Amino acid sequence: MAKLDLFRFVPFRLNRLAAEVSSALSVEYQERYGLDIPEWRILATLGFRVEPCSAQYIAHCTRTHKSTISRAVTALMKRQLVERVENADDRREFALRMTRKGMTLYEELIPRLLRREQAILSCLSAQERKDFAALLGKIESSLELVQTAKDAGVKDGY
Amino acid sequence: MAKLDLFRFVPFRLNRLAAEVSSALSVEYQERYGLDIPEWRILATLGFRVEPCSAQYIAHCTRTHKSTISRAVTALMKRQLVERVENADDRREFALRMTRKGMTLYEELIPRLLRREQAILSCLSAQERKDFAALLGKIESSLELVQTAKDAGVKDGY
DNA sequence: TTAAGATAGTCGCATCTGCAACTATCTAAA
DNA sequence: TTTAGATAGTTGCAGATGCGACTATCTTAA
Repeated sequence: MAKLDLFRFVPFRLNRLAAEVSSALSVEYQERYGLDIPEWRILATLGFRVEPCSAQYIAHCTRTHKSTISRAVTALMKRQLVERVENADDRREFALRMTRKGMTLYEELIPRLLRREQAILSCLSAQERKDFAALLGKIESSLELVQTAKDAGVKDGY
Repeated sequence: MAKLDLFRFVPFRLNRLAAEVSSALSVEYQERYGLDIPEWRILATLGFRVEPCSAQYIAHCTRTHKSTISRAVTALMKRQLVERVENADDRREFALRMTRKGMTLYEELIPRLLRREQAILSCLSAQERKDFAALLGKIESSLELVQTAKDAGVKDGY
């Protein structure tokens, strides 16, 4: 009889690990700052990029559904952490950017999250972390999860 | 200004990868057999173990909320894929086991899922797969995700 | 110019799932 | 024995999220 050990099955292990890691991080963004994952992803994208970008861009590159991003943007605007400016060239879309208040929160949050990530990876040596990142990268590439400018629909001005 | 590149941030990468892998597998258990993830986890647990086990045991070792398991068990019983027998020693709990119909489905499904897993990992060499599994294992251990008989609340008879 | 199709974003709907309260049952200690 | 607390499982409720329809706008080609 064919059998499958769930605990050696990589898809299950990835799911479980991702859930556990998310849960560990949510202490920071959720409990401390009242952000959910989509909201945090938006801030992370806006904070890392120099130029403002559209909701669609964020949806593409974070692989989050556009309706989820839409709702998260609404929530972030309500809290005045993000603002959007009309795009004269294309009035369907808006350029999103963090407000000063959003940047302040971002600045506080980032080091906390990086510390959490380091804590989670502290069971690995420096070389093992590199290896792990490289292996993740290989799988991501083969699944076409690595974003390219083309995938993200980058246009002039973005 | 502190920055964080989402694409190099392991928690985000794990989330995205787990979602993508789950999505690839769901073609098999969802579209083909109408199972959702909690239902599939129950079958996987029952199929791998020799002895029947309780819903609580499955909830513990798959790290799935007991209410989710409860609903999934109800659905599986409705489809006659799983049955439960009363436990004379403790009338609060039931021993779950697959029906013959459930085993047939399991037998069909397992090879398909293993092929999918192999396809996803086919971008890695044999050694890289071993390394990846070992690194996952280290992180799991440090997060106490590795189930022990004690964690799972195993009693005599189980 | 006009019409067909693509795209950005919003929103209603359905589903999923975690939380917490609840029942029934078991355990342990007074 | 009685009683307080723990545990197995169920269910109502609420929040999150994917899907698809919808509006507004843009693009392309006849």
